[in-house]
Amino acid sequence: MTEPRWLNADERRAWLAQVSINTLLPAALDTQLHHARKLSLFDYNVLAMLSEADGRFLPMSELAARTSASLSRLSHVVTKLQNRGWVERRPHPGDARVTTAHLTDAGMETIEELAPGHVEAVRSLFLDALSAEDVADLARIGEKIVGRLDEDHWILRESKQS
Amino acid sequence: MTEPRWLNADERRAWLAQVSINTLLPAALDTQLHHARKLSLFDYNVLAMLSEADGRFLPMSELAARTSASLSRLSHVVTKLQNRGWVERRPHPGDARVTTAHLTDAGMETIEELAPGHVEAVRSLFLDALSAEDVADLARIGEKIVGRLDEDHWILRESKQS
DNA sequence: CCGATGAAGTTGAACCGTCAATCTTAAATT
DNA sequence: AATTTAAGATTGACGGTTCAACTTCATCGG
Repeated sequence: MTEPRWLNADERRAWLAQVSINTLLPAALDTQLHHARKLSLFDYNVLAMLSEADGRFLPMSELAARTSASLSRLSHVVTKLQNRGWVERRPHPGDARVTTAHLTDAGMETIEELAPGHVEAVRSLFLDALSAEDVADLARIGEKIVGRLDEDHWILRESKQS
Repeated sequence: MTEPRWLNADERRAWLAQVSINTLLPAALDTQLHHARKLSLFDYNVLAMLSEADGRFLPMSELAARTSASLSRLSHVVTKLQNRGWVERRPHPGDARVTTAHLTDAGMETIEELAPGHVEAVRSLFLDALSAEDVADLARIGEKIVGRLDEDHWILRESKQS
C-alpha cells in the first residue's frame, strides 16, 4: 500500500505525447491508405513485410512477429488479403503445422503502387517534423522501449547485426 | 512521377520502432486495465481527463480533443461509461448545442482505484526503459511530432504556458 | 430578422480486433 | 511406443471503431 510514484513533468509530457501519437498517427495513415486502395496500415505492413522477405513468403508466426500482431489477428487479415488475391496460403513442406503466407504478383504490384504515397505520408506526418539528430535519438530511444515491451523483438536483431 | 525518397537507416529504425510501440504498448495497457476493471486504455483516459478538469466536467468536444478522439467514438464510449454509472451527460446552460460529460463520484472512485496500477504499468512498460535524458529528449521530440499531426493540439498549450 | 453556413453531437451499419475454444502436428517424457 | 505437452494456426462470437447520415442550434451576411 505504498504511495505510487506519480509522473514528473518530463515523464508526463513524454507519456501524453506518446498517447497522442499513438492515436493520431495510425489514424492519419489509415485514412490515406484507405482512400488509395481501401486497406489499413496493418494490411499494408503485412504486404510490406512479405515483399521484403526472401522468396516473398513467411510462416504465419514469423509474419505475426514482424507485424507485432497476434496470430489470430493475422489469420483474419490474411484471409481478407487472400480474398483480394494479394496473398496465398501454402502448407510448409518440412513441418505440417506451419502455414506460409505468399505475396502474389498482384499483391506485389499493389504494394509497389502504394509505397511511394505511403512513404511520403510517413515523411510528412512524422519524419519531416524532426532533425537528423532527432531521428537518431528517436531510433535509439524507440528501440529501448521496444526491448522493454518484447525482449526478443525482431527489429532488435536487425540493428544489432552481430 | 519523381522517384520517392526512401527511408535511410535511422529513419527506418525510428519508424519501425514507432510502429511496434504503437501496436504493443496500448495492447499491454489495455490488457492490464481490462483485467483490473474491464475497461480499455481509451476508457481510462476519458475518466482521467475528466478527473483532472475543473469541476470534473468537460464539453464533449473538448474531451474529444484531450483524448485525441473523434466525437463519434467519444459519444459511443461516454454512453457506455454512463451505463456503468461513471459519467453523466448534462446540457450546457449557455449553449444548447453543447453536451457536457461529468465524472460521477463512482467514476472518481474507480479512477482513484485504478490509477496506481496504471501508473506502475506505464513505468514498467515505458519509462523504466529510459534514462532521465531519454525522457526529456522523448518529450521534446514527441511534442514536435504531435505538432505535425495537429498544430493546435492541447498538450502543446500545456507545456508552452506562455 | 431571415436564410445559409457551419459547429456540436448522436446514431446505426459495416468493419475490424480480441478472446476463448478448438484442431492438428511436433517434440518431449516415460 | 504411448502419452503428454507444447507449437502453429484457425474460427466464431462479441465488443469496439469508423463512416456517413442526420438533428439541433448558433452565428453571420444581407
